[in-house]
Amino acid sequence: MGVSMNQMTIAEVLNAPAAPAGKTTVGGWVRTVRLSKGGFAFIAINDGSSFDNLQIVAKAELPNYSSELARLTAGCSILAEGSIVESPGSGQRFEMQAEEIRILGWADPAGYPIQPKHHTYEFLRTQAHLRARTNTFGAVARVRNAMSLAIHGFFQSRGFLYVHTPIITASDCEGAGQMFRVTTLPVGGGALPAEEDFFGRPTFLTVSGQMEAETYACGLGKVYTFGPTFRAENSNTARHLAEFWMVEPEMAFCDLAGDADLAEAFVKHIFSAVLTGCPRDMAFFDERVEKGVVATLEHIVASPFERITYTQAVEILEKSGQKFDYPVSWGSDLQSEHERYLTEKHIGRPVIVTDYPRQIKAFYMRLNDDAKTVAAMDVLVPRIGEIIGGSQREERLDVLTARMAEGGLKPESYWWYADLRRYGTVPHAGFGLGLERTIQFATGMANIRDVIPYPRTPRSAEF
RNA sequence: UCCCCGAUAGCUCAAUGGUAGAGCGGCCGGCUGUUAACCGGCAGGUUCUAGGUUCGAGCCCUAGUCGGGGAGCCA
Repeated sequence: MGVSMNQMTIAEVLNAPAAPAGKTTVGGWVRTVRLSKGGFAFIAINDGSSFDNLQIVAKAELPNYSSELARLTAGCSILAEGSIVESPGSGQRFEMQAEEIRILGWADPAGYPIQPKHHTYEFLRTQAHLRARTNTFGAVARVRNAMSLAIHGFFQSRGFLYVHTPIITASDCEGAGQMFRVTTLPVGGGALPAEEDFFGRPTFLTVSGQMEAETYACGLGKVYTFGPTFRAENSNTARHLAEFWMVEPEMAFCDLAGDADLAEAFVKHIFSAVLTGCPRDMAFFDERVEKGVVATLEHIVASPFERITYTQAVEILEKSGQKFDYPVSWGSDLQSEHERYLTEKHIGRPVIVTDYPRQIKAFYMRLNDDAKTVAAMDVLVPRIGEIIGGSQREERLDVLTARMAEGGLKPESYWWYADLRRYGTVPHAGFGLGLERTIQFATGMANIRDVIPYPRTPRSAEF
């Protein structure tokens, strides 16, 4: 017995139109074992290929029944060979009548932390190397995978080029946000000049691939990046990570309206793909994690996003009669409570807020004709808040230079960014979507640390 | 970083300042085409750390560590 022609995943077995003929081999980790003195054992195993387990029926006549099979516990790994038959019991369509079961690895029940019972997410975070073996984290991993595939599918089908922007960057202020320093200088070598460092200058982990993506968009048209991003902010919330994955499309010959159109189509596409690609996992999230997520996603896919300007948003908030902890006034940024009111109470679905005051947004966002606002947009969703932030980029060199000066930035640090405007400038636009926040929204998972395998947060990088 | 809350058995949680408890899991036994099975028994504790108050502290006080919720920064 071993890896044979007849080896199947549990997903393949359970989704088969009819019970596969002949002998089949399946490998997996034991979830539960129920012994029957009547002469058999029911061994439920999972191999990650599907949410559902495969029930293996082991008869007492098997040679290793009492010596091994009767001693199986949660977490043991086994390889089972037998015939797939329709199950006489309720709860599963097919089961395996085992003819041979080999134990590959024992899992001492005294020490194995994943018991067949409810565990808190907090506890499972301390066992992140084993939590993939639970229902919830298996489902999250499959949804994350389906979403990643859908992201590439969306852009590829629309002619976007996937570009790999650098992880290590020398721009010391690509935007807001503290950066992680990258150095080979000795620890405590702050006295050594940066000229002695590996790159001969200070370098950091990227906080965004946007500027590099812009350079490729201004030459290749439509591009996107999809990779890790790093923020050294001391953020301790359920929606911030120090290392997260971001998707950043960038389009030449595109304005803010086109950018918002793309964002809306994009969000709808990936939610739709998750619903059709992971129905069993989504049913689990709907039942056990966040009641109503499936209906929420279906509704989002089917209905247009609301679009309002920042100025309209402020008016809505002022007229709302709601009491906010922070006052609403034109010119100051929208607080979480404001965003939540807009998307959860006033509109009840995703909303795209555009045209923010220039003073609260980045220098590269295009100045509108009113000279008071910039062509920026945020996509806000209920419960999570901002999942997309984007803008039309300032393509006029003189305006860009003036905006840099306003922000106290040194134009010489951005010489290559300015060159895009100096030589053959074009209107262009793009946005950034936080992968983990989008997974959070799609699954209903409350904490961002539970939608990435190994979360990096302040004072936490165990695995 | 700020505000609030928490830390007790492997896990989830109880316990008026006065002998540390339950459920689940584990071990032993019973029963059963079972479905996080069920029934009986047993074992399992430096009550986060360091100080302090008190005749006596899991409980009160101080500091710290870690975790959670909210806020800010943002995706």
